[in-house]
Amino acid sequence: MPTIPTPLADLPTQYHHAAPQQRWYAFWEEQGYFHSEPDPNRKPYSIVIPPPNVTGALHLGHALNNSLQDILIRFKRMQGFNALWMPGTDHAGIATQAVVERRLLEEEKKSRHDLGRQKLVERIWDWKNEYEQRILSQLKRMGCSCDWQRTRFTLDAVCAKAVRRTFFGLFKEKLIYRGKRLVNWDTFLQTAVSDDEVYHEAVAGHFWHINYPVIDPRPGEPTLVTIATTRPETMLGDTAVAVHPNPAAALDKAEDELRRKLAEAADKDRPEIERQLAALTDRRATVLPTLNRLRDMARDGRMLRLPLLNREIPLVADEWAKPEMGSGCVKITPAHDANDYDVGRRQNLPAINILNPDGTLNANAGPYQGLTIRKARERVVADIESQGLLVEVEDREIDLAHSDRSKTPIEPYLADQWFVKMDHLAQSAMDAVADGRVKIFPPRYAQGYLDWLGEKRDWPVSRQLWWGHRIPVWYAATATEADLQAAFTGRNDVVWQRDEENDRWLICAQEVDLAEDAVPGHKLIRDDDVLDTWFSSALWPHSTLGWPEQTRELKYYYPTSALITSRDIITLWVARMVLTGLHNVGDVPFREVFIHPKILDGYGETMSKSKGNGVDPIDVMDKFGADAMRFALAYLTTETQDVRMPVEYECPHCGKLIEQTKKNRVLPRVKCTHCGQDFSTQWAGKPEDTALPRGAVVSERFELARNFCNKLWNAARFTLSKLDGYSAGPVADTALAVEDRWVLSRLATVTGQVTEALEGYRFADAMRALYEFSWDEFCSFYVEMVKGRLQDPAQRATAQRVLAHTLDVLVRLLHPAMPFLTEEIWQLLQTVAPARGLDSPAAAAESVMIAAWPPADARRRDAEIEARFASFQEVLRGLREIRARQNIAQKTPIRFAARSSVAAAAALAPMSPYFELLAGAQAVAWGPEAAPPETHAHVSLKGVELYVDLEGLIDVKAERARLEKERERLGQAISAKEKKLANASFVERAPAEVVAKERASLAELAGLLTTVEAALAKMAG
RNA sequence: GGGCGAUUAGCUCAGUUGGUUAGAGCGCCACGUUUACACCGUGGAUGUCGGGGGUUCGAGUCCCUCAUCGCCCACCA
Repeated sequence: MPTIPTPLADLPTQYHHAAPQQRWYAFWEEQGYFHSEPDPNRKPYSIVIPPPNVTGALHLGHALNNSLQDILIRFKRMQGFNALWMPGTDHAGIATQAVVERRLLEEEKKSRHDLGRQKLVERIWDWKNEYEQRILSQLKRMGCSCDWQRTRFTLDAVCAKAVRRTFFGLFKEKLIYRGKRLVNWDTFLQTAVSDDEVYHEAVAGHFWHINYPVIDPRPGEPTLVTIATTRPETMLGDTAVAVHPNPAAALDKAEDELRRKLAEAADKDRPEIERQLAALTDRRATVLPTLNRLRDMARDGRMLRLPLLNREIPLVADEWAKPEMGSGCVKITPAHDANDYDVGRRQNLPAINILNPDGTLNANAGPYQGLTIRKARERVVADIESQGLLVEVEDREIDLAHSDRSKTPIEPYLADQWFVKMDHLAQSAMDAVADGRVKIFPPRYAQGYLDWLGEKRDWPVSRQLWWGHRIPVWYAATATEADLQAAFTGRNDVVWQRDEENDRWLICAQEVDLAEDAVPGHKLIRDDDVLDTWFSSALWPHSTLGWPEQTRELKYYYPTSALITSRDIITLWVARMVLTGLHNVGDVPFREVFIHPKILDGYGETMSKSKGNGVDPIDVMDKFGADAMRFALAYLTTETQDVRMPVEYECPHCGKLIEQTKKNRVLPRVKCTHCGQDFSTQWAGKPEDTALPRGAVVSERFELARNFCNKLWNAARFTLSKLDGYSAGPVADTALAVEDRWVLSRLATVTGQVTEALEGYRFADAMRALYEFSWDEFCSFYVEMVKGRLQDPAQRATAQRVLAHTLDVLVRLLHPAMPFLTEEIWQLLQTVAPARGLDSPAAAAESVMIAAWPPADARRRDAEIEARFASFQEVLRGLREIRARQNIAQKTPIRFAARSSVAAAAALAPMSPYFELLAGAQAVAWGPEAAPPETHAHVSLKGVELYVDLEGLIDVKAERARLEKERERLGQAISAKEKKLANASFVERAPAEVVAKERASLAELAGLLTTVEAALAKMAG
């Protein structure tokens, strides 16, 4: 047990977060509180962490994600569940390799090929070790109660076994296959990337119109066919030119579409549409006859001569050619364009690949072989022009696909890839959400999940990378099936399939790698590729629990209870976990999915490394503390709003804040606008920059939570200081003072609210309830009111017990969100009040982390006392308001009369001592007969007319100003209500009680106006 | 092009099933060191609830529409 500061009297007036954070995290770990073992006698609650990528350190988005998970885990643990939070990291294949390769290039001017596969992978492991360490320590700093003994990595032996088993199973069932597909090729990283790793960016480009000659044109036929392209170099791979099979009909259709748009269009859009319509009409005269001729020629099987390479290519009729676009004819390059690829399949055209993996042109490009795409484009255009075949060049903005990882343009590229057949797998995952076995919160996110899976597009899983799970397939080019049968006889861990296209066998091994000579007399060659990173992530919920072994963990914790993640990976990750879970384990991976908001910067943009607007949670925790960060993030987690977080640099020299702008957020060093000195940022890389002191990135949005921590700290400090001579003992209901009954009632209500909110993933609601109760009720009222009784020997013991108990419960409610502060308070409380409770006090748990979650004690709920307090608080506010507007000093006692119903007076009169305690105000009269003092200030409250005696105190001017304002306000309210009540339809149609309420309200307002006017008249007189 | 979400005080955001005079924190103004807390206390000012239309006795809340912003999906020779 760590030592805590003594004596209590020396506790600082401000909460210092650093020491408790260190002290208690170590304590929890030593006590083994984070560790969970299967226990059939207890109910499990489990969460697997979305494994952070080892590409870099965590940012605020991760902090949010993990804060929420820790809140749930701690909450459930306190509720008595056997809670497991499974931690780990993701190898993040392409992302990590790209980072390491980029650094290699920058620092050593080497490519991965200079290093070789093994060396590069070693480098990446080094990187991984460094960043995994950093990530895990960030999580620990945050207070995450992960079961570190179970930490996994998607590339470790346990996960690898699951990957191999899954691949083997899918291969055996023929759900995984090898095929030629047009993929998004990253020529820089030399790998295929998935659609999800591609982004589009508009770049300036051109639209070239080029003539292809017709071979042996007949009289009257066009001798040239014009095509238009944004990528002239790809003509080297053309295998046809297409024209629409029915150009006239296609034009009609296009025109109908335009007219429909015109009818719906806003005025400002009309001219453009009308212009397009005119152009279309024009086309019927100019282009249509030609297109019709070309269509006929296509049907005749006529050929064109592909310029530059002089290859004969057919003219084909295909609907892909849009008569309303370009020249109406389109070149077809099946190997380098997704649409052309489809046309090629429909028209039985060959696909000619003209690219090498590195983006240079290959032998199929003839004289252009060896050129880069860019160079080839220039040469092709120049050559076309010199042959007189270039018709026109237009400037055009092109939406070009880029690789997310290398930021270089993507080339559509025909390559052999491995695919997972999604048909049944996708359907099973759709069913699981549709029938509620997996519930998604908020529910609207289910739609995107279902839509995406509904397309059932096969999943390309191979990546031409070195960092990842290598595909467990060996090629046998020379062996016969008989050879394989002979070699693998009696083994059920090896299966094979025929690859007809390449004339070889594909051999998949379940667990053990195959040796080169595993088939005697033949050489086996292993597939070079690795699997898509999401392949291993998809197995995460069951692979981390030991699948394929039927471990105790798998049986006990699976399906896990909840998955907490952000919306951008619902399809990439969540959907795939569901389908692999169902396929491998036979059950869903988790019962509930909570999708949390995204953290945006001050410009409303998502935080990302590439934009430079990421915030390191360590900066935030250094400045505000882990508890404040966690509480703030949870407080901001509402159901629909993303979290907008304007950030500032904190100058390490002068401590002032400098707004982070789009400009300065990517700089390695920034000059302070206040003191003029430079400081470094997260982008600092060069020695001269890193030598500078670092400017932390912070946001004032954490101040609310930091202040809240401090408020709680001081409430605890106060409580501790008043617990001298505390003794535990049962407190009878009859011994409770009004404020005790009130605070216990409120506490019970809030406990219920917080519990319900957390169960429903309504984090912001839970945090708000706690914030408001702690600050506005516990601190502002209960603590203030109990002060008197703590001085009174007769009442002190009870007051202490209730106070200690209330703090105890509050601290437990706050613990999931603020683990460190609550533990610090808990342990301090242990030193003076080790046994707590009202009905049957008992020794408190040795740590708040393992204390029981408080029950929402219905017996303590007391509507009468809560109503009385509401009224009391209102009168108090009235008294303070009069004090403020009359400029009466705090220490000057005042006297007041309160005119109200007998019932209201009966409720309020017993509160008299508290008016003296909290407002320095003495009540002189209560009830219907209470008379206003001769000179007074007045305020009207709900059901109470409050008169403060101003004998010798009055500030006439202030009072008159205030009364005049009040008169105006009342006048407006009254006339609005009179109008409403004069409205016959309101009186007839609205429910009688609503009308009655309005009438009563009007009467009351009229009464108030009379009083105000009387007071004014008196003053005038 | 299809879908989802947002638009409420200077800023960042709450606002239950439609029902008196729309809230919080920060910031702002005034007062205050009242014995836990100035990271505090007390009081105050600040709103065409994005625009327009509709349903309703009654709309921040429901419907339609427009605008702006963000995100997802598809497509762009």
